[in-house]
Amino acid sequence: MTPAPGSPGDVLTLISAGSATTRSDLARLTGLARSTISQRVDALIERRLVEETESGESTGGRPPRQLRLHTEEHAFAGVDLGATHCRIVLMDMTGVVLAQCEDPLLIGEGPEKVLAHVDGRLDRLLAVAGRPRAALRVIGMGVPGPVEFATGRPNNPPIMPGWNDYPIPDSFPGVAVLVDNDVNVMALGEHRNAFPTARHLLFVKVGTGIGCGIVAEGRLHRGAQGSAGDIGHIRVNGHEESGCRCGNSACLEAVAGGAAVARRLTELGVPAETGADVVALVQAGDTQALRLVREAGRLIGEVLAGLVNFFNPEAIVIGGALSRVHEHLLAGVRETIYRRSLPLATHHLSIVPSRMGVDAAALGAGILAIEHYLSPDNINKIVNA
Amino acid sequence: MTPAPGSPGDVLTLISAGSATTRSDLARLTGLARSTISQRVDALIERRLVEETESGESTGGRPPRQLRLHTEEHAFAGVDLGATHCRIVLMDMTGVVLAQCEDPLLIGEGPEKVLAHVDGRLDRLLAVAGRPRAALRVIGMGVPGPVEFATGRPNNPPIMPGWNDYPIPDSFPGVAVLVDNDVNVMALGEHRNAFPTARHLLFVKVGTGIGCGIVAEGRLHRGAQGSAGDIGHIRVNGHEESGCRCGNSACLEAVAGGAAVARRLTELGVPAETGADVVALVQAGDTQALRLVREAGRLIGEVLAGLVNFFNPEAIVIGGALSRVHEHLLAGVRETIYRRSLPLATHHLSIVPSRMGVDAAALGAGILAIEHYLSPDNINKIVNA
DNA sequence: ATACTTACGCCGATCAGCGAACAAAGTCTG
DNA sequence: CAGACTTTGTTCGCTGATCGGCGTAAGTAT
Repeated sequence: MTPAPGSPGDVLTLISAGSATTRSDLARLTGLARSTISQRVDALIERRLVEETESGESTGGRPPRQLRLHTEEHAFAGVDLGATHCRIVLMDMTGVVLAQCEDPLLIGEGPEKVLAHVDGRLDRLLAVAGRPRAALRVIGMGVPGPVEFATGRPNNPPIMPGWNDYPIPDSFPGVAVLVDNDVNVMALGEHRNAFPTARHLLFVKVGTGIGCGIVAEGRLHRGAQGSAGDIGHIRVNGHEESGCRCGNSACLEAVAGGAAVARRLTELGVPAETGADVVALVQAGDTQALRLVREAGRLIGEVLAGLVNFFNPEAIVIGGALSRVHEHLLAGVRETIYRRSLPLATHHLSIVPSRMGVDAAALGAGILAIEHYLSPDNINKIVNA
Repeated sequence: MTPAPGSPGDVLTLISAGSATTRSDLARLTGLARSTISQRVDALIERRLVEETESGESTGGRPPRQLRLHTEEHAFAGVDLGATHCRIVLMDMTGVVLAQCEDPLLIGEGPEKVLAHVDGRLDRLLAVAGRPRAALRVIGMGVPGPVEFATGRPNNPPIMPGWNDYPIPDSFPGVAVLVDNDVNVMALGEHRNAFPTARHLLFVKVGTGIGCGIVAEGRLHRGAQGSAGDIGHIRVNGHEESGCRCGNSACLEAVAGGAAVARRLTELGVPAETGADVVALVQAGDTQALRLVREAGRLIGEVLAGLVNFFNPEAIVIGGALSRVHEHLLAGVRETIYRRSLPLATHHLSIVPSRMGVDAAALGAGILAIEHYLSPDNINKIVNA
């Protein structure tokens, strides 16, 4: 059932969102009596979820005691597992990064090895941050493939051999583990950081492949099988000659993904293998690379133009490796979207590069973890326990 | 704020959904004490929202008194305004149709005339159903264009001259009026009738134009500007020669809409003007028409294949005028979707024709009205008043 | 008939939340 | 600088909603 309004969870939500910093604020916002609020806040303080800081500015009367999240005794991890890397951030309850790390790590080594590595790194990060292992409340994890979110099991992931149906949360006993597609957590992070008030947002990751995270009504849309946002295999005009690893041809990913752009560059006599190579060439001023990136942007924009008509988002954020040369990519994207989408849908549409850089997925995964822990339902459970 | 669990509104929701038919059921489902449930039910009965019927079957003890919605004193209207017609259904609180009507009506006559017509028809339908005007609680209305749902004002509708920004609800003082795009209300109706348990559903209307209603998490997704679902102007492969009224070319609507198919038939020497003509030709066994409808299905399927990857729905329902020959249309749609979408997304996907026929929009609009009235928030307001 | 089961109303006990009164801690003013 | 004023926060008795036990109603099984 939905939590009652004014429950401890609601009160904490207001504090964590920054909507209220004092008991008086809370009383005003919730409509509850000041005495009731005091009770609620006391309970939250007793559970070490909230703390009082030195008094704030007086507005003519007694200065209010400021409230804020009690960050010391809680920690949250955001884990970004890529095909060849592992990034982890350790956060406090407010989303501040306490420690982070990054290693090369082949996801193809299989879940046992990879998750053991993660577990070791978590211990190290906790030590660096000076928190006991017990302080780690929730782990959020982004993986490069579809996941059944409710159970944390990868669902026939194409580039994660050995991971199919593997129950990832079981490898971290005693901690809640939320596993999601990497693009989804990036979308979440970008929404919370850059467009917290937008109701509907798309995050497009342009790396080796192309994927999309969907935020609808402020929450992640994962679809019926958790495969929503898989736009890399949408067909684009022309390009029937480009075969895709999925078996079809003319897939967006096969013509505009980092690997595809690299291959085309190679064909033109400019050797490149990966999206990173392409980025390097563009940054070095290679005009062929620049042209192809912009052309990739146009192709991506063509697909996005359709999705803008369909989904009518407020913002589109472009991230991923290729977005490091986002000026050129975005130019192509914008050009096509504004040409092919309906004016009503594009009028108030922001199309912007990602703000979060390479740590986007890890940060988003951490936010996923924190939001789970601070959700009113969970807080009420903790307080009533 | 969210209503408290076990509130009168929650109780009524359980009764109206058929989850509970007795006080004992309610106590079990809500977890509230039997005495509390009795109070709640009494309040609902007093407000004429619920009634008791003759006792039900005993299961070994005293037979429970059955509860059901008190239908006599409430009525709801679903209005379907099309380009050239007006259909209205009058419903009771459970969605049973009490009376209905259908007239030719040109929406281009402007809001005053059209809405006055609707108002007159409502009086007549209420008379037929033997209910006073005061029994009419909410009017749901579907119109052929984008609407700002919160205010009930059409938003630059292309085929509703004179309606832009017109405050439709003001024309029905004393009654709540909910105005939405016609495709949205059709999607809602189809979801509630045919796929009530599906979380995500797409409804595609193939008429003169092509539009799509989106149900996400069981609720309508309207997008940031209320223009979500406008898939008629998504680009399809080839067909650059087909200009569209929107100014672009190769729009789905311009190659696979009813008007487009009719035009192509005419070019082939088979005279046809509208989608209805096309339907008649197919039903008469014209092979050219049949081929073109199937081809239109393939083109629509191509766009839907991309949307299936993106949105990952559980069901796609095809409706609209052309769906009267749905065998042929659906064949083309299915063919393309299964070829171009990802297996994970299509594995549990149902692609089916609309069940609701020509009254789909009116019925959906009525359901929109009823659900608004029976929403926990609204019921709590009524009971506490 | 009698025991048993289930349904439901009544009523005292309980508890969450309210608001008035009070205490605390500052600013403003003569 | 003292006292009035303002705002914050706590204490505590009050109220009203909810609970759960008991009695009664209304059936079935033996």
